[in-house]
Amino acid sequence: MDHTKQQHGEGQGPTPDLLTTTEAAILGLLGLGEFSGYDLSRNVETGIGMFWSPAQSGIYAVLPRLVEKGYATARTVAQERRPDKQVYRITDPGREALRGWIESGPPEPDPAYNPFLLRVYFGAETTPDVVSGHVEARKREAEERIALLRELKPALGGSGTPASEPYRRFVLDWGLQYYEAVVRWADATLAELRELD
Amino acid sequence: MDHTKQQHGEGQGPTPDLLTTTEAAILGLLGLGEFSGYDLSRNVETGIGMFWSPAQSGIYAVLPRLVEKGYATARTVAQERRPDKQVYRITDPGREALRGWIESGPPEPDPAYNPFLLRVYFGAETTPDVVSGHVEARKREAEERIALLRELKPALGGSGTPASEPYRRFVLDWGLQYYEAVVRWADATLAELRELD
DNA sequence: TGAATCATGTAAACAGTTACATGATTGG
DNA sequence: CCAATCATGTAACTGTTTACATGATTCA
Repeated sequence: MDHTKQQHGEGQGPTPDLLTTTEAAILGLLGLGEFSGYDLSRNVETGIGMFWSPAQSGIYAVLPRLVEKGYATARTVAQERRPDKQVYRITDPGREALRGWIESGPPEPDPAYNPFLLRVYFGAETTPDVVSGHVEARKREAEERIALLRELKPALGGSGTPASEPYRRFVLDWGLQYYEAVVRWADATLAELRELD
Repeated sequence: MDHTKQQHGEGQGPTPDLLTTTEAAILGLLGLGEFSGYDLSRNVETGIGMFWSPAQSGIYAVLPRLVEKGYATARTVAQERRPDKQVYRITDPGREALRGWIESGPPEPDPAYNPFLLRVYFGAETTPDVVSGHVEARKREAEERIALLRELKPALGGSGTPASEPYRRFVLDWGLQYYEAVVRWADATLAELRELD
């Protein structure tokens, strides 16, 4: 399911030419401000990277396409101590397209792409300690993510707080719930794996 | 990241020519018995489909490739009331390749592909009720999955039970933990969305 | 009669990746 | 001096998908 036309599980929306996921992701970020390709590739790493991380070259490929479609405008910014850069801004039609993409709910359930679980599923082909190693690595990753998310959370403001950023906080909370579930599962699974000798 | 060369987050393993995820998935299933392409496409839907579901045409494309590599053998089975079929069986080199793939842990963290979360993240571009609709749909899906998984669980046997299938049960438990986390998150998020008017 | 199931494949498109190329500036 | 950062892109590849094609049999 490496997702190709795939859109990774994105079905045909009602609109004839819906955005690709990467286009939507970039447009969404441009909805928050004016960015260069380089800015975006930084932003992706620390922002939406948890659930969508296009390659740098993919970002640069998408930007002129958005301009061509009228969804964004480009502006050259001359810099003294740095190479000149192109900064992009979303247009009204772009906002409309983005809204259309958001509203077109994904018909498909969930990512349905998880090679890690595939490895566990076929774990009988190896020794329990190999599977344990994978599960432990997963647990460590989850714990790191949880620590990071807990750090970031205060910046998004609690519910009711003045400068509350609800939607981004929702996603952050999803991450917390998810990774906490991973840790619980990993602990239970590791215990059972130990019993398997 | 629609996964293309992508291998969706599968890095280069140590082995020069590692299996693709679909090859590994099919080989893994062949490790459990002898199947035709048609059998496999059924099996995928109900079995590993939760985390890997190649297109039917992809399955048929992979099978001869596995034979060519010496990882599987094909045998024609004549049928009276049904078209003849080719059934495939894993070979010893195939088992080795599969084990190699399982042991080559995925260097990348997690699926990092979730258009649903992307929609939530940019939810400020729409109205709260649109986002609520998406979240509710997600919650319903999760509840259906939970019900299904609970039905399937007894068949895999509890820990200690004689006919216990531990690895498949681990994956099933992962699903339960995951979807229960989704439900909790959805409830909390829906409550907050209602406060947003 | 016709829809569903069994059974297998081909052809074309595609979204996104990796690898590579280039070059100036900053900072240790 | 050299590594890292800023900054942008091209070329080639690829794993997988969608759409299509074919045909027999079962069952309502």
